[in-house]
Amino acid sequence: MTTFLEIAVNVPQVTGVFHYHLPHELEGSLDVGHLVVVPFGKQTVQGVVLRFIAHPEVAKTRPVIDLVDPDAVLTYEQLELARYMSNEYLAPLASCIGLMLPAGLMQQSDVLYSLQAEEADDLTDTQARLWSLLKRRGSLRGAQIDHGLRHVNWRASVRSLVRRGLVTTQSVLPPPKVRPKLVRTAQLACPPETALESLPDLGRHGTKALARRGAMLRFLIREPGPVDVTWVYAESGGNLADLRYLNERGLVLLGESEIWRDPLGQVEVLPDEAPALTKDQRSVWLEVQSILRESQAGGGVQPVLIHGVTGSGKTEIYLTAVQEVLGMGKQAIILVPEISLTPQTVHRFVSRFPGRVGLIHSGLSPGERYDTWRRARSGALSVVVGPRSALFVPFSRLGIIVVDESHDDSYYQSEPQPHYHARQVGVAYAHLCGAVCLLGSATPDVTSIYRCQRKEWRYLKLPSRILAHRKVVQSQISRTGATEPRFRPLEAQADAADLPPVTVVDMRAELQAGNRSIFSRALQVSLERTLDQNQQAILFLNRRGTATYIFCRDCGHTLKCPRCDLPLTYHNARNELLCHYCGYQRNLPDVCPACGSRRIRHYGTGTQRVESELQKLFPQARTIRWDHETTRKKGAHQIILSHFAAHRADVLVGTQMLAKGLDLPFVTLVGVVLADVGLSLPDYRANERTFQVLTQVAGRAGRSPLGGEVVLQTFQPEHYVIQAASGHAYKAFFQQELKYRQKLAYPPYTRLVRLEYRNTDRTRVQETTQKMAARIKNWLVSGERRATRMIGPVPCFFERLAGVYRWQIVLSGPDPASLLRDRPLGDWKVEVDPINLL
DNA sequence: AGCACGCCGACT
DNA sequence: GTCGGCGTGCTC
Repeated sequence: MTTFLEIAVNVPQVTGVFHYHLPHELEGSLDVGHLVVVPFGKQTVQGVVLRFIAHPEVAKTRPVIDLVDPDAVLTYEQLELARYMSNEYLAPLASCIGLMLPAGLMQQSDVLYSLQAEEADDLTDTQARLWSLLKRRGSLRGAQIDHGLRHVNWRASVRSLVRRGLVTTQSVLPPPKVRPKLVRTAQLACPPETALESLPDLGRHGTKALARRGAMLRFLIREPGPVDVTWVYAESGGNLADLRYLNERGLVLLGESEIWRDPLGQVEVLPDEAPALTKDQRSVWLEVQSILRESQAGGGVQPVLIHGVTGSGKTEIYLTAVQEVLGMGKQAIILVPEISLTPQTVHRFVSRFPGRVGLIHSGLSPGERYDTWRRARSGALSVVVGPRSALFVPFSRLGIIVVDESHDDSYYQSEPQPHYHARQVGVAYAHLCGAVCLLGSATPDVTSIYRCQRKEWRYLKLPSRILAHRKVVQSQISRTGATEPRFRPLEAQADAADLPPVTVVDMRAELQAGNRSIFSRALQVSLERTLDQNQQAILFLNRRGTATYIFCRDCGHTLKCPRCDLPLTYHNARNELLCHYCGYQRNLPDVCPACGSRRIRHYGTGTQRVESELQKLFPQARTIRWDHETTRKKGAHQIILSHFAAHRADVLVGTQMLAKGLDLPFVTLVGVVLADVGLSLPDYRANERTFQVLTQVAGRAGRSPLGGEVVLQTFQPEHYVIQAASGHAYKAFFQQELKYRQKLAYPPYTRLVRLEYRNTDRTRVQETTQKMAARIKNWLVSGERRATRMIGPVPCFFERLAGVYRWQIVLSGPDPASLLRDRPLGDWKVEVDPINLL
C-alpha cells in the first residue's frame, strides 16, 4: 500500500500544504518532521513532512525524491508551534518552519543555465554580458550569475534567450552547505602485548622512522579508544605516513570521528558557584520553584513576570531556576535582547553550567550554527542562550524559557516574514511544551502588567535597589577611590544601594530666566562638578522624532489630534500638521492655542549639536558620540564602550543604545537633554517607550560606590511620564497609562493589525492602499464586524524610507486578524500586534 | 519563488 | 499582424 504524506514545501512565499507519495525505496525511512526533497512544479525544493494521510486530496500525487537528513529536523512541539505562528501571524507555514531550520541545511531551489550554441547575434548589452559569462565559466546557477553580474537585472534578459533556445534552464536544489565535521582518529588494533612485541620491528634499525613509529605505538598503548590523529602526531613526532604504515601492519586502526564546532570551545570558563540568595531573592525564588514543580507535575502553568530594576538580582533567579530545571532532566532556553550588549548575562550562564551551554549569535559560522543546532537536537546541550532565534532550537525536553529584559523591542521580528514577537511566541511555546515561561524586566510594558492584573500571568517583584556582591563593592571602592561608600551591607555577602536621585529641570523657566543654551543651569553645574572630580557623565538624547516635534517653548503645550490624542507631526513642505494614525490635518498655528505665545515651533537637536555645545562650555572635556552614525561599522560598539569604560573620555553623548544594560562604574551623572522628545511620536506606545527609556537611562548612573545623580530636562515637567520616571513611580505610571489605553481603545484593550504597502511610485502606493481600504470595508460590512474599526489609509510616519514610499491601514478590534485570514494579501506587509505604528 | 496564461500597447 | 510588458493564479 502506498504511503501518502502532507508536506509543507520550503518556499517561504508559498502558503498551503501539498500531498505526495512515498516511493518504495524510501518506505519506512520517513517520519513526521523529516526534511525531504520533492518536485514542485518545474522546481525541485525542500519540504517538511507534516503528517501521514490516508487519502490525498488530489488525484495524482508526485513522489518524494529524497531525504536530506536521516533524523527528524523538527520536534512534534516545533511543528505545533509553527502551525500556531502561521495562524496567529497570518504568515505562510513554510516561513515559520524556516525559522527552525539552520541556514546551510535548508536550501532554496535554483535554476541552472546552460548555453546551447557557440555564437549568437542580436544580443542586448545585458544579454551579451551574460553570454560571455556563461561562455567563460560554463553552466551556472542563478546565485552564481548574481555574483558575476552584480546589480544587473539579467533575469529579465535571460527569458528571451531561453525562448530562442539559445539557453536552457534546469531546476536544481543545491545540497546542504553544512556537513558534520570529521577528524581522522587512530586506535590500537591489537592486544598491547602484540604491539610491544612488534616495537623493534617497525622499520630499519636505527632510523628515525623506527623511533617515530615506536613512539606512536607506545602512545596508543597508553590511550585506549580512538584518538584524534593531530594529538598522536604531537605526542610522537610522527605523521600520516607512519600511521598508514602501522595500519598496513594491522597494528593500528584508522577511523573518522565527528567533532562539534563549538563557538565556546576556545573560551576558558571558570566554573562559578551559586552565591547565597538574599532574603528578597529567596522569597521570589520560592514562588518560582513552586511553579516549576507544578509544571513538573504536569499542570499547565502561567507565565511568570519578574519585575526588578537592573542590578536587583533577576539573573540569579534565572540561574537558580535553570539549575532546578536541569535537575529535573529538562532543558532551558534563555532569550537575551542582543548578545553583544549583554556579555555579562551570557557569561554567567556559561560559567554556571560549564559544558552544557550553547550560544547563538549573529557571528556564528554556518558550521557552528549547524552544530549547535545538532547538539541541541541530540540532547548534548541542556541550555541555549541567544537572541529571539534561540527560541527555535530543537529541544525535546524543554522545561523553561527565560526571556530577559522582556520589554525589549528586539524580540520583535519586523523583517522578514513571519512578523512575530518572541515574547508572545515564547509564552505560547512554553504552554505547548508544559514548560514554564519566566519573563524578566526592569521596565515591563503595560501589556505585561495588564496580563498580571488579569491574573493571566503571575507577577513577582524584586525591591527597587541595586545589589552587589561585597567583594565587587570593595574592589570598586579601591579602584574609584570613593570616600563615602553609598552601598550599605544588606546581608552576609551582599551590599545594596538605593536608586539615584532624579532632578527635573523645567526648561520653560530656563528660557524665561534668559538661558537659551540646550543645557540648563543645573545640568551645567553638575557637569562641572563631575568633570572636576574626574568622574564621567552620560548625555542622553532621545533622537527619534526630534525633527518633527512641535511644541510651545513658553508653556510646553504640544498639539494633538482631537480624535486619536496622538501628537501631530509637522510637515515642512506643506507647512501643516498631520495625524499619522487617522489622517487628520490642520495648519500650523501662529500662536500657541494654550497660552497665546508665538514661540511655537519645532525642535531640532542631534547628538552632534549636543557635543559641540558641550565643547563650547567645557573645552577641556573629552567627549565621544555613540549613535547610529558612529556605530555603523562592525565592532564599533565595543570600541566606543571600552574606550569610555577605560576612562579615555569624560562624557558620552548618545541615543537609545545608552539605555541598554551597560555597566559603567565611573558614571556619576546622567543628563537627559530633552526628556519629552519621545512623547512626540505619533504612536500609542510613545508614552510607554519614553518612560522605559528614561527609567533605564537613569539606571546608568550610580551603579558604583561613587553614587550618582540624574538631571532630566523637560518642557512638560507636569506630564505623568516625566513625573513617574523621575520618581521611580512604576505603579502610578501603569495605572495612568492603562486608563489612557482603555479610553482610546488601544492595546491591551484591543488588538491591532497593521497593513503596509510600499513602492517607489508614490501614486501607485496611494491608489493600491485606497483600493485595499475599499475591499476591507466590504469585508467588514459583509462579515458584520461591528467591533472592528479600520483606521486610515494614511502615509506612514516615516513616509519615505530609502526612496520607497509607505502607506498603511490599521485594523483595531477584538480579533482583527481573523478578518484577513485566508484572504489574498499579495505583497502587503501584514503585522499582527505590531510594536509600533510608525 | 518560478512559471504559465492572458490581456493590452509599440514594433518589423 | 507579432513581441513583450506585468497582473493573476497555481504548484501536490
